[in-house]
Amino acid sequence: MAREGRGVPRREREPHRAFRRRGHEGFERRGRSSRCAYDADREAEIVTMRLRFAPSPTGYLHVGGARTAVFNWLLARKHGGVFILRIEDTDRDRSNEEHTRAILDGMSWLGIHWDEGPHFQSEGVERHKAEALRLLAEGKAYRDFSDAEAVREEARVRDMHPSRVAREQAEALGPEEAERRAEAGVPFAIRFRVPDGETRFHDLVHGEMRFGNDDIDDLVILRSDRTPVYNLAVVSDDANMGITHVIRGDDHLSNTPKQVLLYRALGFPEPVFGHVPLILGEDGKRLSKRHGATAVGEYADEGILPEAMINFLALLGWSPGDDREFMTLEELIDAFDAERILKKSSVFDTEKLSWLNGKHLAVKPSDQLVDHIRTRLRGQSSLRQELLDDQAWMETLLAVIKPRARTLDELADQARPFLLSDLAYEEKAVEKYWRKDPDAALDRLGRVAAAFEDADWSKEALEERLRALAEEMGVGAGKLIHPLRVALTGNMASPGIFDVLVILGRDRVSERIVEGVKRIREA
RNA sequence: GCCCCCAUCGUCUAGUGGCCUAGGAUAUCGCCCUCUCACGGCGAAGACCGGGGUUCGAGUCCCCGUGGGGGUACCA
Repeated sequence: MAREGRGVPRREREPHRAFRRRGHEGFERRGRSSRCAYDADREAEIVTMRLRFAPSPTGYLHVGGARTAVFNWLLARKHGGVFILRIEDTDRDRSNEEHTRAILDGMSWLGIHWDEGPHFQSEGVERHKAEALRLLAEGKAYRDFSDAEAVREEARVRDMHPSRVAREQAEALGPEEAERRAEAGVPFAIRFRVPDGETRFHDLVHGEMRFGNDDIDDLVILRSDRTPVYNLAVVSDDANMGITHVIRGDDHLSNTPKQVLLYRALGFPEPVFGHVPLILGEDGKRLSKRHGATAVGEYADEGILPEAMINFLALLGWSPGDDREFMTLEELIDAFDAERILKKSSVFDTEKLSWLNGKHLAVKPSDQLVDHIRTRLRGQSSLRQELLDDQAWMETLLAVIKPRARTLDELADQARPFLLSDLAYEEKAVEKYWRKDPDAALDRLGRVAAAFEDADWSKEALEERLRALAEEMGVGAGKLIHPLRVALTGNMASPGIFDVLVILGRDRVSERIVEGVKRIREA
């Protein structure tokens, strides 16, 4: 059974069929009434695409969920649809306000704005319950008085589905007896009676899907404590919200036939389904905490830009079809196409995320980066805080260090030497450029300082002076630059030395050279 | 166990029967640029899971196997 999903050529999938479906209530109609009856009818069939992201509040927004959200959102933006956020909070133990807050924060950080919601699954329990009761009244579901444990055991012994054992027992009981027990207050669960035959549905990414109903359990839709079960709740909520496209993780694929059956039994129009592959860790296993950071918030903390995260997430299981990888939001929205979503799960590669982030960082205007760096460096006592407030200076600094950083964290790290009130010297640098030949270092530092004395403090003028000095001394410019770099930054590596000079300014340069000279003498 | 999904360089991917001697990106390595580190440029290495079919021709279609993932709850 269900072999059909395989090998259905992509072109034959009909992804956007749901643009022309009728029957959803409460939809925005794109057309308005027209004098031409024929056209009006046709217009009325075209409904707005309505998508939702429905995470359960587990404490944070993980990257897999975020990717699903990105796909939904991109699709909504592309087609002028509505993107809805719904929190699946019916599992009381795992849900609380704080967890919900974390999801909302993650979404906000990404910049994925929802058009409706957040709605909460728990808001619909009365409706869910009513729908379960309705199915019972219509004979499409039955009361199950059995003991779950005992049923499972018998099913194991007789090698059959537990739910079929439950069904057997319910049938043996008979409707009158069931009614009598219910009246008497004996607790029961309500199970949906799966009809014979097979269940088919269309999936945006997998194509035509078929499941033999023999393999589908009579699922409980209302627990004996009168609370609804997930599979009923989603169907009820999605139908109630007029969802046209259910784009969600692959892990729901096997549950979908149950839901389809529920849609039909309840008389609700079916949405188009699209099951996107899961994201795996570097070892090919399902992404989990032991793979390191799995929450988008952790990447935010490390200094990943939201636009880079969206770009990266969009490229996991999808590609525009050409060689583009670095893409802006607009480009993503324009290029996104559900038909090109892959079936294969992909590995979350943080290296590539960093690279992409570097690209986004490089094109990000420096003035937009200043605040990020300020918040990262603010309050550090070793840093001259007043420099952080000098907007123009900060922008110059960031423009220079930006191309050599991949994350905001790195950017902040590279900014530190320029803000330090007392420079920290890297041991390796001191050893290599000062200690090896202290006399030469002293001499060179002294001459450089003298050459800069009355120089015009511009990149060009300083470079001219330094190179002229090197020429005069008959040494390579590097011989002067390296010890100078250690004196100015304390490090082996830094931006181009003339940029460093300009950023530091005449006074701090001479201060640092004096300090350097002092240190070399002391050593 | 049963049901379902998936399978191209380490990783992300292009590929819809001949354009594939399998393309791009990342990571790795080398060279260039150069005051260092990055950036950038150039180059190297690196893949169609295995076996059967179908076809004049298969990475592409079919079957089997293997591997990975998911589901199978009175979890979501």
